[in-house]
Amino acid sequence: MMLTDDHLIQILKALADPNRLAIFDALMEGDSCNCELKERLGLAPNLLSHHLRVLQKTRLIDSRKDVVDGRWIYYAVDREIATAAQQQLSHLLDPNRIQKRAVLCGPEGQLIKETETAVPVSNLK
Amino acid sequence: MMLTDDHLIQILKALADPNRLAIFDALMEGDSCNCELKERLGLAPNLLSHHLRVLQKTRLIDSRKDVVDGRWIYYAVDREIATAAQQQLSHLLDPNRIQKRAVLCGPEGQLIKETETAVPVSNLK
DNA sequence: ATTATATTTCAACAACAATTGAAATATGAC
DNA sequence: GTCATATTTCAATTGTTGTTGAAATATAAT
Repeated sequence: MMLTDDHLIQILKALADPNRLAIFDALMEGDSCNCELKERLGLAPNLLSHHLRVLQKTRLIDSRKDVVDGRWIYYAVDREIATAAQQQLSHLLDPNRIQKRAVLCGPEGQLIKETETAVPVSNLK
Repeated sequence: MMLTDDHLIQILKALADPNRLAIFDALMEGDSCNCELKERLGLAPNLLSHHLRVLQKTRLIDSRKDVVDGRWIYYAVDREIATAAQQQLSHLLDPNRIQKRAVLCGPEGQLIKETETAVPVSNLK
């Protein structure tokens, strides 16, 4: 699965908040219901609701109601989206992608270009 | 190398902007000087400067002046920070960390608990 | 010194986002 | 029905941030 750039940025933004990062991490570790999160993170219920909605908009997590008592809601990480985000961020930050030398457009680059052409030429004879 | 949570959030925030994401990606691909970035991304020089500073504050990138002409500045991705960020985000989003079943604190969870204890007991005799 | 170029700083604005407290909704228990 | 509980919505406030244009700085060429 491939995320659009917009979607990836949405996900980065969602995770770039201390409370939401903690919420997401708690859900990865298996916490699930609002009351657990409330207790663990010490957030006001409406604030928790707000952050959970932001995370849900990115589809990083989804939710369902308790079958017996619909007042309880359980949250869970969406495996597919998390996997896609992991892969694309891994690629984005992959140190093997870093180019050793880049084109230098200033005079320093001009010097190097001259050196590069000069050396092989002198080696020819 | 291990990044603090604060540092990781700083990095997430820095990348959670379309312009900065594009800048960072360009630098990964080997672009380096301000003029290249300006041409490639079509950003005003002061805006480019602003975003580059945000990225530098996270230490995801660093900069140096052209040896010959100090007016030119070359930017490059910091391999160590990029690697650390890659690793920690990979872990954060690792789908293998997702717990299959979580504790359910509502009545649905109570039902399951009763079932779980009931089954082994009946197996004993 | 004067001029030109690359980059940064500054001030201002607009848009957005986190937090808070109060009210509203939804569901279930009695 | 009435009451209690879990969650959401709303309004208001506050703080942050991306963008813009103008001015300032730094460095080099003439």
